[in-house]
Amino acid sequence: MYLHSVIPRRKSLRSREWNGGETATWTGGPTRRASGRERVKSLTRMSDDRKSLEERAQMTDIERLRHSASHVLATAILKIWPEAQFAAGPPVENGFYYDVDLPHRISPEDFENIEAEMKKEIKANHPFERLEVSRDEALALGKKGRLAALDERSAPSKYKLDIIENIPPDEKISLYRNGDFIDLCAGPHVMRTGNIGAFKLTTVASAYYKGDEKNPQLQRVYGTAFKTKKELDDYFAMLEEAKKRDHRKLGKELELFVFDDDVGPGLPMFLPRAAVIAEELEKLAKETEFAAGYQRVRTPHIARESLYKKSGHLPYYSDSMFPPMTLAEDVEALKRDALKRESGETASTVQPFNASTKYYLKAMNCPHHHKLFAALPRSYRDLPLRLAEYGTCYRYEKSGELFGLMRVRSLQMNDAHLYMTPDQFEAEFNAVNEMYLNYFKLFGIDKYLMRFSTHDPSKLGQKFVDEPELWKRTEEMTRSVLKNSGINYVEVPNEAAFYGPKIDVQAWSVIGREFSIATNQVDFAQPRSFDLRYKDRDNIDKIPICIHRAPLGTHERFIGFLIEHYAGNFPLWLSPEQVRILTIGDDPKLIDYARSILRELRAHQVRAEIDESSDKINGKIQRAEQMKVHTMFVIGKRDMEADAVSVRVHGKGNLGPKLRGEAIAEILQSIKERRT
RNA sequence: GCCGACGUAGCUCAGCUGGUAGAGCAGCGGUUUCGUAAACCGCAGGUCACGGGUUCGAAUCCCGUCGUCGGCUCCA
Repeated sequence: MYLHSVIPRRKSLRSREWNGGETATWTGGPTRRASGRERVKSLTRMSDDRKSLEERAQMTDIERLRHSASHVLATAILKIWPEAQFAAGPPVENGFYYDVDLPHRISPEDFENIEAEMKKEIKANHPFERLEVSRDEALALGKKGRLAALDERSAPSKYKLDIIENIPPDEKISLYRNGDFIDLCAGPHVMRTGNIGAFKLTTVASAYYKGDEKNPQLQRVYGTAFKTKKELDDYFAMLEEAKKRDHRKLGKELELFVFDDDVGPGLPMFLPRAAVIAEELEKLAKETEFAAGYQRVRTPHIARESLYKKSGHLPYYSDSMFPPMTLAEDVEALKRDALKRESGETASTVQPFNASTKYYLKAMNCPHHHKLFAALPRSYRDLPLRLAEYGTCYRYEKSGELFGLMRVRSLQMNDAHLYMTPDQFEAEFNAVNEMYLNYFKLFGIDKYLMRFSTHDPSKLGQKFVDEPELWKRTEEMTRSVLKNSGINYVEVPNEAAFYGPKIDVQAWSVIGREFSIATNQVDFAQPRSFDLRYKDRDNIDKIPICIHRAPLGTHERFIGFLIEHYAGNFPLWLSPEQVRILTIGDDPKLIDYARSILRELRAHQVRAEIDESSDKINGKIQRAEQMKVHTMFVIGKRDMEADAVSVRVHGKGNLGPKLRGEAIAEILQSIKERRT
């Protein structure tokens, strides 16, 4: 149920690693938009509190070059705006940035000027000189405004001073100088500014100092740099390619989904071509879950406030829920109730506890499912009980967080809640993990990261339910299940759900945004707050453990992900339009033949269309190819006479004629097997 | 939510420093009868996101709102 969570970048690794010393945020270490594999590597190091200077010195050549480019960027900005104050300027996965505090709002129009200054600095080929100084010397320079500056200034280098404060006392402090520019910096750098081969400024955005909302917003100027012009050009060409796979672009081109202002931001509507994909995914989930002993349930989209009070969601998450609606008749009932109480009459039938006038759109399905668990007396013989629903939820994601289909406000989840005894936990938890892995295999997803999120004991009672013992026990239980099953995972502290530890599976969109596509969560808190019980063998009422899981995430996000994963070239079983019949000419007999094939395909539930337009065959093929129709049956007189079709497959071209029966049989077989 | 950029026909985009909108594709109507990635002709289509303001005159300048995008922050 949490799959809508996207890993908070700020917390994801860097700031945690550099906690206590932003000085050298840029040195070595994981980079912001690391690819999946790189991230796996870097996340495994998350437990390290801080890097040693030696570790920082292990910056790769390209990071060194980009870090140097960020100094050159700062140099250039100072040439134009000497009063600029700088914070941090690290290399990141695809380039570098420098955070600058400046009254002038830097816009892309300024890039040309800044780049011109940068080129001058590179042409001057100044050496990068390292200088170790005492803390006092560094502070003195900072106070004179001489850090991240070309000269002494009236205003102190405030961010640099703050950074010095955070350098551990036993650590050496170093400065780097290129030309007139001196910066507080742990390095390392390339030898000379001239070693920066090719660079380009890309964008400017804002960022809070040290990533903290309470700190001032700085302007973050992004750029990228490479050893050679060719590498730079290749990089931009690669970006263009990635843009072509962007699900928002393909979603439009392939007529998959739309957003509409009158419907609202973050509320996608699925056109038939995407609805079909959603239905195929549901079919898959239902088959899989049926075989795994799940039972399907259905619950409403809204519930009274009391439900979310009971579940404990409200205090933690009301900000992320749509505001409640009030029903006039409930208000009236409450008023009548109050009047009767005052006048000493018997209270109305409205129970005080449930007498809420507010209704919420549900942001999660678990409370409804817990109510279904509680609806019947449960025995240990009923467990594990697995309640599944493609539940529709609404979450009020902040406007700036919306992102195509990946981050939306209405979502349909492949949700289920599993209730079990402690003895059953390991097997159930493992089975859920197995389910993901099987799905990933089916879709050919191999770039993902399993994250095991645990709680931070210092936040018990705030971010996490105050049950220290239960936290400890379930986390140990989960960790041991993970270890025993040999699944690769990384542990991330302080990111658990409020009710228990969780695993989520992280993936990346083509443009590098990270998000969870699946989740598996332990819940020991809600069964208590809902007073869920089962009668055990020993005739004692016990509280079940609950697992929340959503291996296919939400339709919205999973389909968004699949669009990019397949670049719109869906396998036949998922393909919005599986077969298009293209006739050569419009001879009535030929049309009849083509239509009979269409009828046969549809009778077998194949999503088939026919193009009878007056376009030439090349035109019809072009249109079908552009829509990425999986298979084309090209039919002319020759085919008709041989009771055949000419098969053309998107991405494979013309496969030649096949007997009609054979061609259809192959299609059916491929769909049945969900071939990739 | 915050900072910045952007918002012209269904789609992709043009429209210089203000003089009441234009192309290609898609759509529709014809003609064409074509064997593996675009046949030809014509027609229609826009309160230039919305609301104010400046101006004789605003798609163009200013302000606000909404939305999208890029970041930041957040995310059950």
